Amino acid sequence: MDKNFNFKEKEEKIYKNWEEKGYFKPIIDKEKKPFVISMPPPNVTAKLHIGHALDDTIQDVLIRYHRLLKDPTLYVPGTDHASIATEVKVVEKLKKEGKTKESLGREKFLEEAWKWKEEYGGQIINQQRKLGLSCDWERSRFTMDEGCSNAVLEVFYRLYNEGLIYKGERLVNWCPYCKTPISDIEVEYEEQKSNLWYIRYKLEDNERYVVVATTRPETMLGDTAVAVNPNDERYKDIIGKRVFLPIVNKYIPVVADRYVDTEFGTGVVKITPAHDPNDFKVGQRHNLEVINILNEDGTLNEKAGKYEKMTTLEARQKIVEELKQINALEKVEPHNHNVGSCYRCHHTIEPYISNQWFVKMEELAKPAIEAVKKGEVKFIPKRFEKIYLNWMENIEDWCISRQLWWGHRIPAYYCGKCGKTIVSKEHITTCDCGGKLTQDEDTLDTWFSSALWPFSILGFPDNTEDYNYFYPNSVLVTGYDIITFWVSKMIFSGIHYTGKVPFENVYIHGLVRDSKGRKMSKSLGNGVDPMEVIENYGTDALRFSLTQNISAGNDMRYMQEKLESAKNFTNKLWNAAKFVNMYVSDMPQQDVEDLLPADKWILTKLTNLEKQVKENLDKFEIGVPLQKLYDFIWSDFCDWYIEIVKTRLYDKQNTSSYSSAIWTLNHVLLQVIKMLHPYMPFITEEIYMNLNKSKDSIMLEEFPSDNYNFTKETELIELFLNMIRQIRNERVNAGINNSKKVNAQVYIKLEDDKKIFSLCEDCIKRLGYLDNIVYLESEDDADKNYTIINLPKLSIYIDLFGSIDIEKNKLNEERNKIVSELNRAKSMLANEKFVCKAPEKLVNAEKEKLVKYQEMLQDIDKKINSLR
RNA sequence: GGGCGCUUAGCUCAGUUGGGAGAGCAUCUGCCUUACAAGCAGGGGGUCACAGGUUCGAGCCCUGUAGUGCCCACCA
Repeated sequence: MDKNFNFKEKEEKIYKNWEEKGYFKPIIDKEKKPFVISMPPPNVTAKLHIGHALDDTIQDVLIRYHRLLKDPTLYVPGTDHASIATEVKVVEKLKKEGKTKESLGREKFLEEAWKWKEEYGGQIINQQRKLGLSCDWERSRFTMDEGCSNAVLEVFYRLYNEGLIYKGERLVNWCPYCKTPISDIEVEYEEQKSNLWYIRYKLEDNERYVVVATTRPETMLGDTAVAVNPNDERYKDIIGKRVFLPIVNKYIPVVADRYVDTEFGTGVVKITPAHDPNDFKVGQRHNLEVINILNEDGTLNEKAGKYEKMTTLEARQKIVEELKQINALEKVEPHNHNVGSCYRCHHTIEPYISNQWFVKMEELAKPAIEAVKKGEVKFIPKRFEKIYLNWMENIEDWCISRQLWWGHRIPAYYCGKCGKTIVSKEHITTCDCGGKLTQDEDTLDTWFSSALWPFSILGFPDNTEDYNYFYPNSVLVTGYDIITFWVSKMIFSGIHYTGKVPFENVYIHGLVRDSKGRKMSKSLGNGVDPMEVIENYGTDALRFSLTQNISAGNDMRYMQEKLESAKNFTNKLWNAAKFVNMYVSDMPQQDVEDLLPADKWILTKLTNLEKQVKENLDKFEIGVPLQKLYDFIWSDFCDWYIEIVKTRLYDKQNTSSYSSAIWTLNHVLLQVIKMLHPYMPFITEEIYMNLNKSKDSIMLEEFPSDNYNFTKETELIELFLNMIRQIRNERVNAGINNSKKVNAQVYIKLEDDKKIFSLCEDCIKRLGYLDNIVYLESEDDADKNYTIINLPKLSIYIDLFGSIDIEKNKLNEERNKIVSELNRAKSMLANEKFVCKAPEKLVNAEKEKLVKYQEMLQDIDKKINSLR
């Protein structure tokens, strides 16, 4: 084997081999339940970031694990057309070339967008391969490919005929820059310093006036009422009367509505139905006129009279000035309020009245709520159910039309002659009445197609084999930031269109933050490119650092040190494999009964580990099993087992001891790399191939399920390890150089233990750096200058060359520890409640400790006395 | 305003049915011992945010407080 694992050279080769051999494709077995994950499709516009790497790695760990369990396993990759994000990018690109979207026209623009998609989509797929993802590339999908587009048409058609899609005038979040509405969740709020302007509105019938407070004086041009709370004593008498709207110079009614908060401002609110969501609702309740004063680009329109063509901010200044002049401005107070901006372009969002397509949500949401409450879809961790339910229970109709070109064009056609609206799955040009049809110019919200992802990629709406066999998915893996955007939409879509939940589990992971805990963002420039990491540390190290000790739902920090640690681990594993490989050429058959205690010990620990790792992974715990594997490999296997068996390996004459060591080394390593394979696919494959030159791939192996349970030997070896630790401890305490050997005398109480001790005498010598070992007949024969190490069954006296004197303080420290332990045991046993109520096992353990510590105290006293 | 997290060693974080506080990194000491110095052996370092409660027993369960972060709502 090579000196180090050359990941740069090997990873690509290994991946290519897997792909060529078709190992990523599912092995379909109709008798078995498949394990299926649909990869959340990344946007075609972007490069993969570290968050994708985390998301995908978790998925691949689960996929590879289930493949080892021999489940029919399918991992479907794909990309999302990301309508608004992509369109913005393409428009920017055109702008650089001095062109605009409009100058190109729809068709040419879409050609540009497809070119963009081909270029970036290809990049992403290569990056996913570098991550080692074991997806079935032949089933790879794109949200705008033919199949997914058919699914979109089908669903739109069905919903329309069910009366669940309608077109109507509604207030939407309008981005004046993108010139399209965006959904509520796509609006980002941030607090801005502003003012509260108090404006006087005169009552019609006398000289009294009411004062309204507003943060947006310019919207008064669209006011169609003022509102007060019906229970507000101050204003009861003016309800139903009219007030004079300054500047606009007209009368508007005073209405009573519970929405008005009597505590805030003056208790009187101006109502602008066209430019405020709450006002819109008030307007609907009171049948108020809706006056839109804005153009699509956010400037004021002709309804604003002399303020036409100004931006809202310019108009605001002018209007405030004018109000001052006509003495209608009572006062101005500083006031902070939240302003919404577009999540894409960060321009301020305007509530804007427009004619859009909507999905009626109430009926769709109900079963989606039920499914989660009944546990048909389980969130991991469970607390995210609340976020989902809260969102679903307060859901508003979903605006699905976007004034964009890149995306699924709405399949609605309008007849120029009879005015009919026809929704059709086929592209049609002529109406029944003979009139010419024109298709709706708008496209659908990106999420409309990604909501169908778990089944559209499997062939829905056609009754394909894939769809019948692989749907629903087993688990969806995604971040908590996307639950309301996407997860919720897939759940109600799946239930409504397929009659089944789209996936049984939703695994929610946290976000990857930078080393200071900040969110990664372009503006901060603190993003991490996973490809760069792979270049420097290798894919396995990246995957390891992303999954080690993570817990579901919690954020994690990206830190260089984690990668260093991961790299060290790969090196450790590689070297252990290299060591095993030196002896593996003559791999023997092995009778379990011939194994030595140390072999049985590590095999028992291995069995234990296998059970735990399986248990964890079955519960979708990703971080814990990796940590356990790390500990086992580094501490148990490398630090102890390999060290213990070295003496046996150097003594080839003793064939039984030699061959059982080799067999065990080989077996344990093999089982361990199988378990580690889902996390670190490349290095485990390379080790596997070195270990089994005749075999094909670790991917064809089965998840290990040993059943070794040698309790007695395990206890014995633990005892042995303790002894070595104590010997080492004594040496260090005495300040003895590690490589320097010292003499030892051993007294063993029990005959059986003598045999065992002599069996591993060489090993004890080697690990404890002991030279001569002299066996004593009686404890009293021990040389008084020797240090005593006490263990339950044997005492060891080590000659530390008179260093005992130096150790006087150390002994006293030790004595104190023993005394405190003794006291603790005593007080536990003196506690009646404990003795009566605690499990017998624990009480007995305390009793044993009491005896043990009493003995230890005597011994240490003896030792201390001998120093005097 | 409502909801949800987090607070454990100097730093980053585990701690899964309540049963003697853990890892990595950092630090200190001694070692280039024939798989590995990207390593080995050993050490120091913690009132598990605080205050109550339940329990024989609480980092873990309950109540409250403080700090901190996120999500939802948006009072004009």
